[in-house]
Amino acid sequence: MQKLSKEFYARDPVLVARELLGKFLVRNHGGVERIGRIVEVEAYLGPHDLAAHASKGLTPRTRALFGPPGHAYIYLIYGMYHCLNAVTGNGSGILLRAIEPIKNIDSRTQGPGLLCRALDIDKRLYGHDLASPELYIGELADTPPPSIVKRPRIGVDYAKHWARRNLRFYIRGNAYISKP
DNA sequence: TGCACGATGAAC
DNA sequence: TTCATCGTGCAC
Repeated sequence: MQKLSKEFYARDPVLVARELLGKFLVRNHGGVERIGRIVEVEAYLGPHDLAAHASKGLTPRTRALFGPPGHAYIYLIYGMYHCLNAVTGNGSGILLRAIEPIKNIDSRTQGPGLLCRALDIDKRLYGHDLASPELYIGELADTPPPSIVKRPRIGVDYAKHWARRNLRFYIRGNAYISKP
């Protein structure tokens, strides 16, 4: 397993989002290594993207989002679920929405909240480097690119025309997509 | 200092 | 369609 480089993240968020599909999210916690294959993501383009948290500007909450690429932006939603993003620079980031269980995962992972619950991901990992032993994204050599479906993002109807853009990406036909 | 509301998930 | 549950951002 080769960890993704900082340069991988420091690119156009749409490109990074598409290329994160098929990569592996690895979580080491409590002496257990859990691995999931990323099958669904959403791109949030930065402060000008009305659906993005970055559109609120630099606040204590969004600090990591405006930090260096390749780190984790994690937030609590609806008072009960954590969501994990990979920062791609300048306030942009990729929301990881679903993973396919590969190793040591026995609970559901279809949706950003469930994904974080299954991997014990919470605010303790806020701003964490995504190339660290505790939490990282890696790839296997010679993996062919998956067939990708584009759809509008989920739960951002308030964001005017930004709600209609196809910034949600998932692996065609995968059984672990959160919503069709 | 208070308050409306989510980048959700589950039940009904 | 309704509800659980709380940090955040903004109004007052």
